[in-house]
Amino acid sequence: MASNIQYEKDLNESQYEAVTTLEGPMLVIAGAGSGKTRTLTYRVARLVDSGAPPARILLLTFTRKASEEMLRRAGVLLGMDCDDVAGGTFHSFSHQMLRRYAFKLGFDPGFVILDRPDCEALIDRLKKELVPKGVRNFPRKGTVASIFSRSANTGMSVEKILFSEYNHFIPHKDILDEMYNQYAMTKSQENLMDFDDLLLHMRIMLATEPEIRDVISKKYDYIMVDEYQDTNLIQADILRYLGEGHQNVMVVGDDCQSIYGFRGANFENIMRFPDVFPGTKIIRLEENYRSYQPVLDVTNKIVKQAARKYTKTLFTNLQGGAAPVLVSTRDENSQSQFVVDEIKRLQSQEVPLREIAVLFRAGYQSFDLEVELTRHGIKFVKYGGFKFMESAHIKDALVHMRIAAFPKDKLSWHRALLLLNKVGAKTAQTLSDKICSGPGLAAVKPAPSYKSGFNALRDLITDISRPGQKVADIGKKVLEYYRPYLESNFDNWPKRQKDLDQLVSMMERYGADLAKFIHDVTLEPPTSTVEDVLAVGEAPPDRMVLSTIHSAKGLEWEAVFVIWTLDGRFPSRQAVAKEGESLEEELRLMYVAATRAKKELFFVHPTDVFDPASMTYLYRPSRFLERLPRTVLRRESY
DNA sequence: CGGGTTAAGATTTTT
DNA sequence: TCTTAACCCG
Repeated sequence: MASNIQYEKDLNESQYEAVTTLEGPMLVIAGAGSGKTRTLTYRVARLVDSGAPPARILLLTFTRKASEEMLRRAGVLLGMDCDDVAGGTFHSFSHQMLRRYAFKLGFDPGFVILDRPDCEALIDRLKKELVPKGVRNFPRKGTVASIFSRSANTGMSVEKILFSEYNHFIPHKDILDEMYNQYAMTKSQENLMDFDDLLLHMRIMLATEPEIRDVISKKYDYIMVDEYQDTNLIQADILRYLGEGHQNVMVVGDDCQSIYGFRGANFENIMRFPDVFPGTKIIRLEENYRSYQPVLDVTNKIVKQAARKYTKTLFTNLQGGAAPVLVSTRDENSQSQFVVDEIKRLQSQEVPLREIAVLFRAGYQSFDLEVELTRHGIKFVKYGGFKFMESAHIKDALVHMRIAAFPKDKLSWHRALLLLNKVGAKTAQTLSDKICSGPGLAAVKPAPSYKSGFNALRDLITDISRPGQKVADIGKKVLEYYRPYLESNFDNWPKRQKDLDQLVSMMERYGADLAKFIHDVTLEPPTSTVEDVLAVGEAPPDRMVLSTIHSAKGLEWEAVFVIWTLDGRFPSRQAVAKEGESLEEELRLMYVAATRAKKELFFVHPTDVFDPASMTYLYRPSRFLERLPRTVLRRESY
């Protein structure tokens, strides 16, 4: 061993076994707070320590941030940097491989990636062509996109998806079927891939091109996958092909924490892993290092209510601490008041703000609280929900840059043209068709009504398309061009202008690599707004966290508030109606939320909430909490 | 055909 | 409450 890391001393017995088993397939079932990240980090270090070249290790995680963090820590352990370790998400990894090899499948290597709004724009276009006038209650574009994505990720036909989850849209089955075909066709004609295609085409490439499969799978000697319970069947297949030769595949996950079913994640993947990789060694991490016993008592009881039997029972050596509380408040605002009061109490007990978090089911559920926190001068950051990159002004600016990088990107042209005065959907369609096929931009003769606008756009594109320019300089030019539109179309344009300035500052580190900037920003978009991005790199500011439960995965805080634990909201009305697996997933979500807490845990819910959909008042606490004994979960009203 | 106005409708979660 | 679909006028 080159380093002097004390593996045996730093790790418990199971962790040590996982870290030191380097060859062969391995499944690590890691309970919440059981040192999963630590185990992965030490294993990377161990591999490097035992002579494996970092570049031959592949670490697949749920977000790029997660893999960077692990590699950073492994680097600290080893006293050398591990930047050469290949890492990222399944999507970004597939993307890289497709860029390099997809020409073998007949793709132009300059394919463009569609994010969600792009997909919806394309669907909107098809809708206009395919849905006859007078058809009523056709699903909106966002819903159509969800149906298509679900079909792609689960391998089920659109028809099947409709029958199982969208009964009310069955009358539109034929149109949707046709639309799905056209959607796929358009993507291949226009050289586009959506997020799902990155995985699907990667799988096809590995399945049908033995030479490429060979090249890719021989690049890596060791593969590690984090959050395996949240992978889908396509990702499982990809992994199978990658590990085919050496079988040195380690996956880590927790079946109790599978919360991405809506995205096609199949938590049975984790159970099936030993079948796919025969001879799998299974290791369980059950000692919790995060939470005090009273917190674990509640979380264990929550998960026990699942129809499915999970085998783990977490235990801890951290004794002391008080039982968690279920608090009912009068209405939403008094819920916020309660949280504010408690935060002030915690602050007076010297708990730093950064050790406090408020978690919720959906992004909008924190709006009222955000107002109250601001009023009381309590600083916070918010994760999840809002998507910086998908807001209109950011997309508007980006499409111009996309055109500079991919001159034949019809969808981007379409959007850029729509911004011009006197150009609507129809004109934009005709123009973008013309620009992206045959004769090209030079051949377009704009009509007098929009001539000046068109010429300005053309000049901008010509200017920013000249090679060798810095990405940030291109950004500045686009912003200058976009400014008049921004001011006349958005009341809150100064705020949006700040976002755009922020976007430009993100461009600084890309030099002249425009394509890289565009891919990064679509595949791994920054998750929040201005303040949060600014905070990166500075000394970590003392701020509390507001987060959706999904975005809180893997994190932990001293004190955690879970708000809106109101039956009908959490679990949501829709999940209650569907029952079965979707209700189970809600339960697991509650489990994930609760296991984020180290010491203090509050479940808060308003009462007297009118639900327009069911025309009833909601007042009962979440069914996942209501039946828990008062000895483990205290009750309070505020 | 573009663009503005009004009516209706819909509500998770994310790569 | 905010977004999207439908409608109508120039």
